[in-house]
Amino acid sequence: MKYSHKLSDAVHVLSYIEIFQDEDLSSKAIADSIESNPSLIRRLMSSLSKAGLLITRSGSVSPRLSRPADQISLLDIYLAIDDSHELLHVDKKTNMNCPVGRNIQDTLNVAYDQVQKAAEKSMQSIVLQDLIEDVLMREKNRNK
Amino acid sequence: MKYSHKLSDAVHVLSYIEIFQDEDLSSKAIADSIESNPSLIRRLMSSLSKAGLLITRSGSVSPRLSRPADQISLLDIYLAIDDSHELLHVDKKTNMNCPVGRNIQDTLNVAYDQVQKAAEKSMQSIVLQDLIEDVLMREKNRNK
DNA sequence: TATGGTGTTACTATATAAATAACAGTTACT
DNA sequence: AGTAACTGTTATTTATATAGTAACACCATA
Repeated sequence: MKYSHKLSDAVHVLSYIEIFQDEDLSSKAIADSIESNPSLIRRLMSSLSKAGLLITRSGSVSPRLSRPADQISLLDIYLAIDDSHELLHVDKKTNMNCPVGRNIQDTLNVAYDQVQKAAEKSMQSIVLQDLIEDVLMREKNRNK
Repeated sequence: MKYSHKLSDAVHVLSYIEIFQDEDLSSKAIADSIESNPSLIRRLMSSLSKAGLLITRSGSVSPRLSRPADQISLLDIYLAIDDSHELLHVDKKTNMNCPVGRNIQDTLNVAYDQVQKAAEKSMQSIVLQDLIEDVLMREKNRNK
């Protein structure tokens, strides 16, 4: 992926919504927690609801997860917010007059696919519920 | 921010050096194949030699792999050219006054580490020799 | 000792994402 | 119904990592 922390922010948003489901869930309140701005949060939430992970209602402060947190994987979130689905990137501009230049892209695409699959498999094994529990556990340990 | 194809270029450089070891291996010649410029290539090669993958001599056109291509993994190359060693990135700026904001970074670091390890394990299983053979095989198939 | 290459640093340009702004449309409340 | 608040979306600006370029001291070879 590019150097982006959208995935992190998306996990943050979903965790916040689940943890604080009975409190203020306006884009402003969530933005405060991320130290970002409401517009960005709304765009993130838009991606998440388009991907079927979040249920929102226009004009109404009522976001909620579309399914239990243990049925939402990190991979689901990653696929929802990352358009390219590529952690590694081939150089698109190589010399087609060179035997290496004209073949290296295909070669790397196959290799990178394998790495991507391994990463995605790992992401699939991590569910939002685990992340939320980890956050709450850390918070609990702070308070003693 | 731009996404990086340094890893791809590094694989390209090493493959080129191994394949064309008896021909012109000047940074200019390699840059032509990548459609980049000599200075960038020299910087890449500097990283690769610092990591012990490449042997070069200042002032002399004589780069060569420091060990057989089947003993250089994609992971070796990745570690040589990528400073941060992070495919995923946590948002460094979250609100420490919020229970989620002050814990999510640690939580995500653990999760991302797991994904990183999975990706790196996959990279370790791919060796430069495989990539070179794949390039040559593709070239051969073109010519029939 | 002249020519050409390397290794390195500094600087510029470019691309991508974050941040911000703006606003039509929706909801909720009185 | 009227109004205040919020969402969803698009457009614009800003920040910054990376590629690209330039420059040059040092080294190697003929």
